[in-house]
Amino acid sequence: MHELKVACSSCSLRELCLPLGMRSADVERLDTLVANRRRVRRGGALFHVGDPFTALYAVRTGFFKTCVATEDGASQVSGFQMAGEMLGLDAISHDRHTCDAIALEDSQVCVIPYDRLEALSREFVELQQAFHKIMSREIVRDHGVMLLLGSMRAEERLATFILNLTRRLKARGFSPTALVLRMTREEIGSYLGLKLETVSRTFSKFHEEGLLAVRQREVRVLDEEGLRRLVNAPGV
Amino acid sequence: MHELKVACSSCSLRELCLPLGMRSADVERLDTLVANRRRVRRGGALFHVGDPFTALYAVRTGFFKTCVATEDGASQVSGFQMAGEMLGLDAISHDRHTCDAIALEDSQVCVIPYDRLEALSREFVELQQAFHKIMSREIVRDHGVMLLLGSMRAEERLATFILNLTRRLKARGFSPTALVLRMTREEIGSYLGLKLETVSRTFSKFHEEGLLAVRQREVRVLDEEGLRRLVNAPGV
DNA sequence: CGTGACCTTGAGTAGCCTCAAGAACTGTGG
DNA sequence: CCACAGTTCTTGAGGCTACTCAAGGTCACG
Repeated sequence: MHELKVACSSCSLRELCLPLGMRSADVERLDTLVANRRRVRRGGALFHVGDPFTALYAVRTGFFKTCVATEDGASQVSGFQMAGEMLGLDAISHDRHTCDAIALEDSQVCVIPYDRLEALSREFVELQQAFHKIMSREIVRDHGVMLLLGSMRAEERLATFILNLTRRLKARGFSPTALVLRMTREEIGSYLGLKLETVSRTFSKFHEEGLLAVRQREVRVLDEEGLRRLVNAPGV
Repeated sequence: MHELKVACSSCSLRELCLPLGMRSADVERLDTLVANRRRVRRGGALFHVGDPFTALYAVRTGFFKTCVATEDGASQVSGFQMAGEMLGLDAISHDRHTCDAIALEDSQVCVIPYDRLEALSREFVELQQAFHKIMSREIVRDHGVMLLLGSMRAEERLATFILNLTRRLKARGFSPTALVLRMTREEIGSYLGLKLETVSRTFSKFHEEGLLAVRQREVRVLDEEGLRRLVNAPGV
């Protein structure tokens, strides 16, 4: 649990993260908010279901998954988070975390003590607005996943997933065509409501059709338009 | 668009709605917040996708569904809201509504102008906290739906749905065993990621097995434990 | 009493899952 | 640097769940 000092005003993620839409002068007011950073090794947990809620986390570097559990012990991936994205919003409701957050590679997060966020956002309108937008955006994102799980077929789901990843990578200045998946086929399947074999088969199909070049976890997007057509195909 | 004056402090829903967990003295401070009520006739829309966002709504009486749309024009029910539940949280993110809210019976909502909510919650800690909890609770609810859509089979989905409805009705002082569905089989199916025929068949199956008494939209829960066993059944 | 919306039920099918075997890759210790 | 164990990925065969298409029944309402 290594801790480092950090400032939002000098952070390269300020366009994406909590300072969403703030002017530089405003961003400096956030510097008192982020207490410190915390490192999480690959495979390690940032928090578990049931842990008391004290802080939100913003991914600084690395990659996470969040998992929710059913009463009968089954578990499902509810999201993948990359740099600039927020973890722990679900915990505000009951003062305890309702999912596990697991690092899929060595990662660093900014620790945002929640009582401090509450206090500062009472006197700092821009922060209040940014925070509310982030919560709301999470709700919109979840509705998108519900749409995917409720009405798409396997190919549409995987195409949507890949396009979503590339869009987020692009926003962070990475190549939107060459990606290295941080998660297993099983984790992708869990997120998309599919079995790992179906994910694997669908990757192979996309490969055959010239939409993707797939070599284990390395994926290159060869035909973005083709993927997009798949997603927007009306019905069958 | 009939408008009526209203006060949270004299509202019977204050245990469930925005005054979540506040003391009576605090609740009175909310009375300046709710501008007015609005009536929505059965089948009418409270708001549509793309409408500018100005206010949140709390259901006072009646029943709503929210629908999100895919790019190719398909539509899916993303939730059902009853008295005391909030509508419009998704719109904060982009200043526009991202779903349609349709009344499934003649309904009344309390109109909560969002700028007023922001302003008041800056000087009123209890309101700030209640509002954040409501947003967070919506995120947790969505994760539950994702779990349902991603990993449950038709019977588990419908059993979960019925148990969820009865729990919410009970919290509002209604009978938890005799319910009248406000929505069609198609709307239930859309919400649960099933076709209407599958919903109908599953209702019939529950009827045969003595779990429910189903007569069109009237449903009586005969064996709540049995439904619960279905949901918690590990795996198959 | 007729019309339209909604619900039920049946028959056949498609898509995804299960089970299974083997290949490819990763990391570890010698 | 290599051998080996464990994990992850791929692919095939067969089965089951939920879907599609279709017909008829029920109900609300004008």
